[in-house]
Amino acid sequence: MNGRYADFLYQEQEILPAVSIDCVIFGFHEGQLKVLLVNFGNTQLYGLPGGFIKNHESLDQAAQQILYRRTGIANTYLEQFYVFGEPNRVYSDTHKFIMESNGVELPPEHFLLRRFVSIGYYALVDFTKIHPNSQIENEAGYWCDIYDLPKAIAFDHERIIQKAWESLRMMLDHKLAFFDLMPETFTMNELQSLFETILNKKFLRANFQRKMLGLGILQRLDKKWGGGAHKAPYLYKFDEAKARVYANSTTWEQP
Amino acid sequence: MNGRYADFLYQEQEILPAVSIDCVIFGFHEGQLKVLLVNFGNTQLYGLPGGFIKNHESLDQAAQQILYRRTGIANTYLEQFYVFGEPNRVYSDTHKFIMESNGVELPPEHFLLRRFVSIGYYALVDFTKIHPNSQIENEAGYWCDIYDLPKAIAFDHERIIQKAWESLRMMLDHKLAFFDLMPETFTMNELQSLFETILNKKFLRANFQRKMLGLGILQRLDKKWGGGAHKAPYLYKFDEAKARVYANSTTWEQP
DNA sequence: GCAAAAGTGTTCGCTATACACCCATGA
DNA sequence: TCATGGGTGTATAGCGAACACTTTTGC
Repeated sequence: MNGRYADFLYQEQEILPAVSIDCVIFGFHEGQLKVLLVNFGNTQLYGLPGGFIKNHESLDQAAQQILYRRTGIANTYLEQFYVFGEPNRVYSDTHKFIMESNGVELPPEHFLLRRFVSIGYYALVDFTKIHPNSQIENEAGYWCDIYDLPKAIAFDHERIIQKAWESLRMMLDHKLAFFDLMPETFTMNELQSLFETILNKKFLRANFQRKMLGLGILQRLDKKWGGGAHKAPYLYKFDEAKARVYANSTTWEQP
Repeated sequence: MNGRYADFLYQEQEILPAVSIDCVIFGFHEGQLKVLLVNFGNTQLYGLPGGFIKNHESLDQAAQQILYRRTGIANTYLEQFYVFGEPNRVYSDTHKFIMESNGVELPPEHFLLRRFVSIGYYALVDFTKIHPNSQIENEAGYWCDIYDLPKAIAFDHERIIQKAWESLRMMLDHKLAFFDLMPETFTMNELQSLFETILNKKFLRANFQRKMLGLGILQRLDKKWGGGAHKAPYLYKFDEAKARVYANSTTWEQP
């Protein structure tokens, strides 16, 4: 019997009933926008990393906990974006199947078989800092290209992902929080690729560069990059202090 | 003993536990952005109209129900904007006080005294179609100027209102749903006043007019207005068919 | 006629867009 | 030396901000 799943049998008293949290964890790697999915142990089903709210936790704290247990990351961009509460959005049959696949027999009136409301959070993490293949809590995590998600996604998690992506696009238009998706240093081309992938839209190299540099939050590093048969690009990093001003206050336009 | 309040004693089985809905109902009248508050019976406390989610209802349906019972309006703009879930956001003392003021003694373990998560919805309604002073369900409703809210607002409802306003401002920037706040016909000046009040920002008359007419969703009516010592303004109405295109699809910029 | 408010026209400047040109590098 | 990709310069168009001018009405 699988430890993580067996825990569900006992924790009803410690958590807020009928409410769960699902996290859409975004990362960016090699020109792809990725979402961290988990494979529910011993099944072919994929879904979002989620969890419950402990009695003493705020919603944000609970989401941070889920993120931390899953990725080891503590302080990154995390934002609530929507609540999903259709009466039949969580099929008790699916829950039953997942639990039974892990040797856990749910009592008929168990809270996992009742109706749930799920609060959606999305997180922006630095792909290079995460090790998704470690078997965290007996559920393997996989980075999936958002343009090529697996077919077998449980419950309404596919819809949650789409809504999270939509919220991410909106956010990109008037908040400047994309730096949490990038590694420490990066080329202008990589940054442009991030925007193009999220917004599914092409930009002109020259104008993108001017716009980004015009924001005044990028530091150009002297270091260059020995790579291909062409001019070496500069590396850039974010000027945290200046960037946070944008992140908190100002509205801006997409490039 | 007050009927509405007494109902709370019995309805625990019919509703989703630990989750409530609070509605921020916006209206616009005489240059003021208004919020519909209720006075909790026999107290000096004000708060948002709220309610619970019946077992068979979706979240949106539950919110529509609250709106309908409170205003008699069935199909208007209604949108979820945030979830409030601090562990101590609902003070059980306050609930106890409100109930006792209405002659209802809550049992010690009653669900109203436990922790709640509240889903915030905001609605845009046509002020002229609502009769707020009717004593709906024994709680009087009052339209309050959002720039001059009463001091005694219960729980975290003040914060919910501010967050709803913030969401409304955001929405105004890239969705075109403000027509639900306006009466059938209106002058350009009134429309400008709506924008200025919501965004707390002045616009130039000439440019505002051009921008609005440029959207192509306003029909100018021949009727004019006998009022003051000045040129009579045109009346306008929304071209619903064209407007809905904007409301659903396109991003636009504020004027 | 004058004040007040509505409607329309015009200029100025910014910036998004598109494209052109030069630079650095490895095959 | 040529192909490839990076960096910078420049011309154009469109739109928003600002302001000026005209129109209508009651006093």
